[in-house]
Amino acid sequence: MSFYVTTPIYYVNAAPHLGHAYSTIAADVMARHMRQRGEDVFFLTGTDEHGEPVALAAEREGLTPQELVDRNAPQFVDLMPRLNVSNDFFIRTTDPEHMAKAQEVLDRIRQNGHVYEGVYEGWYCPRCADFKTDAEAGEENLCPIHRTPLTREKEDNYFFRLSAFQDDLLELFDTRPDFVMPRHRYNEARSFIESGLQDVSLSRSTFTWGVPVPWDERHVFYVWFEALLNYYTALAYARDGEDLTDRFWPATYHLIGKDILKFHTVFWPAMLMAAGIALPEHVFVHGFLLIGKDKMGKSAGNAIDPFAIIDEYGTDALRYYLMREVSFGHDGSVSLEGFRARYESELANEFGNLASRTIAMIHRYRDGVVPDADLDGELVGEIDSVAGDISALLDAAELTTAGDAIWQRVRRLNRYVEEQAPWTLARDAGRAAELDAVLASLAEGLRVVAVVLHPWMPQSTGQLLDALGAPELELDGARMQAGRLGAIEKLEPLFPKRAMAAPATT
RNA sequence: CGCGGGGUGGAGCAGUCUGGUAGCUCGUCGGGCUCAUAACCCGAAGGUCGCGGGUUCGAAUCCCGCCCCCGCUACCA
Repeated sequence: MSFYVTTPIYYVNAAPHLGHAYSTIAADVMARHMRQRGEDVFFLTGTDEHGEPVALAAEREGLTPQELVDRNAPQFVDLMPRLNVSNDFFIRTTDPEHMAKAQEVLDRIRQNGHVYEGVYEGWYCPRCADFKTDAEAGEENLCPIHRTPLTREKEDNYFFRLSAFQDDLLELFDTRPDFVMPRHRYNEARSFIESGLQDVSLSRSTFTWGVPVPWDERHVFYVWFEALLNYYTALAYARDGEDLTDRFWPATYHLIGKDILKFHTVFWPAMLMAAGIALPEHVFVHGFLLIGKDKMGKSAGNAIDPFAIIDEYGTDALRYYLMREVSFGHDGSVSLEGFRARYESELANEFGNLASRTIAMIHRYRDGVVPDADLDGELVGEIDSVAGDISALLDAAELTTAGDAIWQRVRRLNRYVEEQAPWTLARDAGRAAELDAVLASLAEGLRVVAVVLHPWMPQSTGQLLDALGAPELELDGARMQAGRLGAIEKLEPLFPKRAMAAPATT
């Protein structure tokens, strides 16, 4: 089966921050997991580079828009290896292939009769660089934020006949209740559709930084419509000489943040319907990371610098923390204190130390060779179920619950050590067979946990599996097998404790 | 105004769709162990599940009303 997962494409105007890392890591966990299951996986991320904000920023800096995006996009390209993200392609919407393909699709929408010429008119606040609704403008036509007068702007536009798709969209939502996930986002999108859809601008004519409208050179496409198409156009040219569209389209999961819900759950399916292209299977909407109780913004955004955490604690620790701390699909708070707490207790004390104590005992009691002994039946049952459990959960993008399921097994293994007390068995030569069974069971349990945890923490689990002499990652192999392991290597602590620095204040 | 989400032991959360002894992590207190990164394990204290009413043998979970917090209500992305 093919599995195609996408992140939003990131707008190049701002530098990468924790929010970008979050979306991307989530997609990576899903992609890596599916590869472990032997699925045919394609994982796309990239940058959104057109639109007025880029044009204005370039002007301010005395650059051409192309120069600006060429300067900023590499920050996002470089983010991927730093996060140890396994994307199969990185699309930039300034790629000529994307632009050509987007033009083709949008022209098809026009040919299908869903585009017309009109005038967009609205109240505009120059300081917000944003249009305001009549309700926001009020009777005095003041900007609700700046309390300054709004100007009446008119612009010749091509319009997309979104209103014509209202019934089709409702039917989509009726027929496919898992089109938008989780459920509360489905409700939100649906109620927006039910409240009545207006036609939307498809093009802009007041600036030129965008994909030219092929049938009217005075216009460029409104950036959203062109940008959304990246999910589709990328497949056509991501591999030289090979069009992957038939192989991976429709996408299995679009992962997005709640801020762009409307575009992905209303505009995007309508566009695809208009173009006669199959619809993605799921749009999964995750929440926002909050810094303490505040929304992550320019000021708060610096409170947690993903790169500083990576430099001090490693990429895996950041990946693990973000996926574990915030219930996937909801908003959640993150903090440096919270990060350190989880790093210490879960990564160092529970998982890292489980690896240390297991490997140390095998060296101490059995010269570093895992005994070929029958495994503890009860433990086998509890550990072997993990692969099936997380498969089912990740099929539904339940990343947090899947992490919980794995961690239950980590804790189970630590409990198993206490229950069996290998150090006691080791003092009695007559109980050597029991000790063999315990050590073999522990080692296998550790291996299985490392395999299923690999999508979250590819680097450290890879290191652990190498030390165990069993680097294979297939999920089918994530069950306990007697005699699977032999001589194993010693291992430095996977998550060494750090001296507690004074909490960074903001 | 309308729509959506949230309000669960000291903190942070899960559970609510598919009613059935209220669960997890952290923190606190007490105990055990010594293989291990002074890590690990066990036990205890602690909750009228926002408020009021209803349905039911039984409600955190379903229905009605209300209070508080957050978001959305469309063309910056």
